[in-house]
Amino acid sequence: MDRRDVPQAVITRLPRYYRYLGELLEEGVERISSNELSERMKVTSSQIRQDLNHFGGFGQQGYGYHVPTLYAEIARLLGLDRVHNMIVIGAGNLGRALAGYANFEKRGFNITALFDKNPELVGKKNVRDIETYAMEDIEEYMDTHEVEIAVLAIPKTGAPEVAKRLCDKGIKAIWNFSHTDLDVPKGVVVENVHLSESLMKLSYAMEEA
Amino acid sequence: MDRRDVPQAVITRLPRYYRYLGELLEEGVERISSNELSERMKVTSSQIRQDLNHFGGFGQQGYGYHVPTLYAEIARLLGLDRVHNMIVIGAGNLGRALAGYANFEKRGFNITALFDKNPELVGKKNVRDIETYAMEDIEEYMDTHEVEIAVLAIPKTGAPEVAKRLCDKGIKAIWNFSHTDLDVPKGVVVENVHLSESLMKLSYAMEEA
DNA sequence: TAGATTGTTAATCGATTAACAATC
DNA sequence: TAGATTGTTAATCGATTAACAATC
Repeated sequence: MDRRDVPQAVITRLPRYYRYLGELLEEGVERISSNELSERMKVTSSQIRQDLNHFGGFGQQGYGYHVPTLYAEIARLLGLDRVHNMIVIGAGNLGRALAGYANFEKRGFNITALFDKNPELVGKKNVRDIETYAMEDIEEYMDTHEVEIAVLAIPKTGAPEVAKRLCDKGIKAIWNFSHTDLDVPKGVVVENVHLSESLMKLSYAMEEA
Repeated sequence: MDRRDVPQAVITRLPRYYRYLGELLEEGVERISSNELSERMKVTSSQIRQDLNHFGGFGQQGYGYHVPTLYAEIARLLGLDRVHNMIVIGAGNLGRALAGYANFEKRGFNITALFDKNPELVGKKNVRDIETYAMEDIEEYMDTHEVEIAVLAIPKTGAPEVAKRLCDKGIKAIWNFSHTDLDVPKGVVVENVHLSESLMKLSYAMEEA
């Protein structure tokens, strides 16, 4: 099955499978059936088998799934078996929080630089040992370093312009925390995290309850 | 139509409609047809009409939708016409970033307190004029203040216990940034923001491109 | 009134669940 | 081998798109 044919809904669930399998691994569980896993994750066992079979048969009839193998296979699907260099645009509260989050590093997401327009932050190491550069230096930095992912943690006003500059320099993916939708060339991946929209969804659900 | 019958997919799109209508409002646009809006938002006009009709007829045949009215109606649906008091559990980088985000306040999400287990932070105003309390003081604070929403910005190890304490004290909703799924009593709303899962989704899409 | 555009029904498409034959 | 459990096909359910009558 071509990866391109895998439904978006399945892909969205993949990291959650990965998380649960990681927990099982920590507990020392060797094998698990789709039925046992479905009880833990509160989904149907049918869905688990369907989902995993989009990527090939990871299980074995009469036995179930071998946890370490499945964990590794999903890691590979998610690209966690290699290192991704990542820069963070915007060294405000959110940018620093994301840059400081050590767990990303553990999964191979390597944060190499921060960028900010505030001259007071530039030249300093504001988070761990990560240096902060001026916004103007994005192009030079990308010429001299390998960067795959940019985290966009700036207000929406500046976001489209910076996104364009990143795309012009060949960024592969943008993790977009700015409150706007970005228009990028084909081939550039955008993953939006619209926090205020998430909060509004919560607010809607409260009204309902 | 009962709100309970509105599909989750529609609710998820509601804040995005709200955002685009806000932009139209800023541009001074008075009326818009589902077709014009569909071009801006890159969705079908059918979907817009279907979605909005889950909540009643906001439009007018031959005219389209009156932007200020529709904007206000969606705000009301999302509960943005009233104030929600919110506390932030965990005054680490992420907790401070969320507490410091002034835009939430603009939408009526009022952050009244931070809580942290680090004694060095307790008693200080670490973000704007918001005081940080000790973790032990959650119960007392909730007894003496009206709190509807708790933002959970602590590591997953502590999350289930704190979530239980919040629920016991009658919290209405938890905005969960801890990397775990919470088990809460019926009636308590949970909205998850699993950042590392979002990053993995991005990573998957990169592999594919 | 005529034209435009909604609200709504019907048709299509896709995703989830159920069922069971294949097989370890 | 018998039992268990997957992989996969078929049935169901739900969401999206298309079409058009209602109506402003």
